[in-house]
Amino acid sequence: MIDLDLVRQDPALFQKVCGQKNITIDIKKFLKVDEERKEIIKEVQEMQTKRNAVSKEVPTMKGAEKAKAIEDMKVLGESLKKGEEKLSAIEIEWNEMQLLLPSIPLPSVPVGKDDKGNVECRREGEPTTFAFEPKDHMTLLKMHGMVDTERAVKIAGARSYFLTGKGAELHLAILRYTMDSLIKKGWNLFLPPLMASRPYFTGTGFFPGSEEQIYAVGNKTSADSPVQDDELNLIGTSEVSVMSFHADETLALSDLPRKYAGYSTCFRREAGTYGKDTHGLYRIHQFEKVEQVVLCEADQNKALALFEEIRQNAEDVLKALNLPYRILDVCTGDMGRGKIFMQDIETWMPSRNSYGETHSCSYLGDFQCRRLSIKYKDSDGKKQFCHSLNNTCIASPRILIPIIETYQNKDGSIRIPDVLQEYMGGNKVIA
RNA sequence: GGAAGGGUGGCCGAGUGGUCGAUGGCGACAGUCUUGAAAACUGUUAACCCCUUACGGGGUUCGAGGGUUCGAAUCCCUCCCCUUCCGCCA
Repeated sequence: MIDLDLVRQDPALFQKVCGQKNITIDIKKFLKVDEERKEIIKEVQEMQTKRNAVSKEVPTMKGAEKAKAIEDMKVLGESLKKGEEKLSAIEIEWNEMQLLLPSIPLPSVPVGKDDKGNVECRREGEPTTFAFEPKDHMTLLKMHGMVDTERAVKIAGARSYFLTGKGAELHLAILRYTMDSLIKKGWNLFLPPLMASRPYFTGTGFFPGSEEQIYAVGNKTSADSPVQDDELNLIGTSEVSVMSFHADETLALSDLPRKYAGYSTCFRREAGTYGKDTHGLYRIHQFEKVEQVVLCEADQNKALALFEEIRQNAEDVLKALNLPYRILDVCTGDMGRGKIFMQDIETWMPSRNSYGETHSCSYLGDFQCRRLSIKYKDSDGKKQFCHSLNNTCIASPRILIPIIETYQNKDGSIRIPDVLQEYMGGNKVIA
């Protein structure tokens, strides 16, 4: 949870940030509930103190004195029970509100309403030009039997796909290349659970808020339904399970930073995107991603250096593939509740005649680590919450769009990027 | 899925209704001794919440949730997880 002392000290700041991040919460109301909660805790504790004191003496009492004490405690027990009920009711309300509180973005973050407020800060490479009429990725993929969406849609519904033949090979090649490059840099490769229970979606900050984007496992519609409801959810990114790896742990300072490369399938419902990006492999329900997850000490400068590092790792892959891209500073309205600094990488996609988002790099301060209770002991032996960062290193098949479209020849054959050839049986071209 | 046994503090492990937040051991930390270290001895050693400038005080927590009781680690119910054996299966 957010450090509530900060909220109590400067409620106006939090209210302002809620506005900037498009979060609806009345901070004043929350603080009122917070006060009320404290009040009830005090009442309950006073009763508990009394009960504990008397209970300690009861065994030493005898006769009428003992009978009276027990009688008194019965009465006290009743009021205590009522107090506890009142407390648990307000705890629920308090907790629901508390989970909605945002983290405070760094001063450099642009203020904006939505993705239109993002600010381009750098371009690498020039958008590709063609001496012929280029084809879009779906045309090329189908031409070479690399994808089949019709049959996939029949089987699994809209936004589904089969990768077939060279399409499957190329997809795995780019993922393998990326994983190997991170391993060479000393990263620890994780194959995490693809399902996780609610507390970890809450801990990483996806819940509450993103429930409609997340698949639930099981779909028990009635009590006698034979379908089991397992109360698990499919992860939309390995960040959920990899960040949760150290939940409730206290790490040694000497063990920080931790650098984990989570490789997983990612599942997304894409609710509310009907009709948006329906063509091709841009917006789909499942994909594979190599995600960098970093835990570090609570030092903003060190964290920002790591931010540069993980963004650079992603840029290194794009540069090795010779793909033009740009970096955007993501604005407050597009960055999410817990993030305090965020940049997107958009890669040039010829068929869209624009840059399309392929990577997302985030610094969350202690937001996730507070929720997940991931701590370390600092040099004074004091417990601190870690800071966390994450960044896409590669996500496929989306990245196949710029690769295939950029590497196409006039006759529709596709050159295989140099660095991927060793993962494609040494072949240089898909013809 | 069936059968049995378990889940206690950083770890091991004792504890079956009342001065138990919990004996003991290990580990860790501090001190004594030592040129230094080890050994030995002595002491300290949980988290979270509330009140407090602080000193300090109080509360909660023995897998989770409910119940019985004046009082629960201990009794009852439900659930989760782990171990072993059997069955099934990639």
